[in-house]
Amino acid sequence: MAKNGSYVSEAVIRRMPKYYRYLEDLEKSGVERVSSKELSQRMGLTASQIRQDFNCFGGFGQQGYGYNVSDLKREIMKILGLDRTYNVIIVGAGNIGQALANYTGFEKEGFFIKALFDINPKLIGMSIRDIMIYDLDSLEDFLEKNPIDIAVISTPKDKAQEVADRLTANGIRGIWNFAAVDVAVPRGVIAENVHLSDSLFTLSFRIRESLD
Amino acid sequence: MAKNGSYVSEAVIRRMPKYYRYLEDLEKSGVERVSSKELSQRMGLTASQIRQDFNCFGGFGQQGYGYNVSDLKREIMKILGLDRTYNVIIVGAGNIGQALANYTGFEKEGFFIKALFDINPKLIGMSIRDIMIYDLDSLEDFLEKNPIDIAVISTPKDKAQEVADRLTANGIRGIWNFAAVDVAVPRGVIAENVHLSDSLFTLSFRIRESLD
DNA sequence: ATAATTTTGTTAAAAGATTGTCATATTGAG
DNA sequence: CTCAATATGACAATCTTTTAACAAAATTAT
Repeated sequence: MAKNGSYVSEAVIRRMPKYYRYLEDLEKSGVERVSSKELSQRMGLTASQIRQDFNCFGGFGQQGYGYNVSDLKREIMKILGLDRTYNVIIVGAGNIGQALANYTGFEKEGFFIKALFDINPKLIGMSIRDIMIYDLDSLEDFLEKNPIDIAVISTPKDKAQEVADRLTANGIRGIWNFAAVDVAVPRGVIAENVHLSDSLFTLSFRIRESLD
Repeated sequence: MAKNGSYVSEAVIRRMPKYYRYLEDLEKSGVERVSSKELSQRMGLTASQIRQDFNCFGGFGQQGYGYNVSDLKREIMKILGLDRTYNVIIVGAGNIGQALANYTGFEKEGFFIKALFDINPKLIGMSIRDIMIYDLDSLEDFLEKNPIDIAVISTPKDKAQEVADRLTANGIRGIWNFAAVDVAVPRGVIAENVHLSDSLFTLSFRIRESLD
């Protein structure tokens, strides 16, 4: 996907979902074309950076015209891997696990939650939006019988690594981790750590900073 | 707090909560001292970067010895503004709002949730862990009578900016935003945008990338 | 008590990211 | 059809961040 198989920096990748958000808004508002200048004003970036970013993946624009919103959005979806669907399971049916299962927004982007797992007998057998909560003991069995692409870890932090190990040992190649530890995964497996509290602490840092 | 009032870069700030996490783990394991080298191996950073980071805020270490874990942790807590408490409200008592209200972990760090607000009549009057859900109409009234430091926005995205405006108009200086838009705030107000889906899309980008 | 080892804080160098500039292509107005 | 305006893609310059190197200080071992 990258322009000539060359390396694309972390910073650029992290901006791609943001471009996607803004382009989706533009498309919904019926805007057909957009220049890097206009997009830069909306997004609070420089026009130069936007052009540079898109050019990491190939030239999607046209001189004198700008970028076609729908085309560009489609390209970014391809880049982000949003041109396919993903089967997802959630391990840990506590607060976050349940909230994610209840949220219907990810389905629109192609992420389908197929099951939840927990060790709490009170939760096992229940379902959320018709998604069953299974005993964590049956995790390996389930993974063998169902093609799952992504696993969410929303367990307490002291169980997260153990769960990650079981997931990767059974073929999971993508982990979205909400536990407050960085999980280690073998080469070839992708782990995205969320760390909500890091974000809260950054906020409190800035509040503190703004006071002196 | 910064070494001599000088600017500390975004990149350094974003690493601080991570240091805090690792230092807390070390302290809990009874480790008394740690060198930048050992910490670097645990955290997957370079020792040089760790020393450089800490020196943005003043020298907390000692040559030949390293860093005292408890002292360093305490310093980082001060830097992050975790040496005080914060009163928090949550606007939007849907999936994420409820999950955050149910989660007890933030209290340990000094963040106390005082109220939730929603427009759904079925939710208004209920409570979560003894935290009342109020009518959003009473937001201004509540903010006048209670000293609130931080507001969480967990509304649908089309309501987020309007809520942010009402919050900042009534004295809120810190916003933790979970809605899928970047909220704009006036100077002097800090907004931390979470964007869970950005994180999920980064994961799908990497999965896609790993396939070719 | 002394020497070898450890390890910081600092400075310098290297690497990486962002911004500015400009030639060139396209559009749109007259 | 021609000309001015627009806007990209590429490259160069600047700025930021990370890594490396090292002198100085403290610790540890003998």
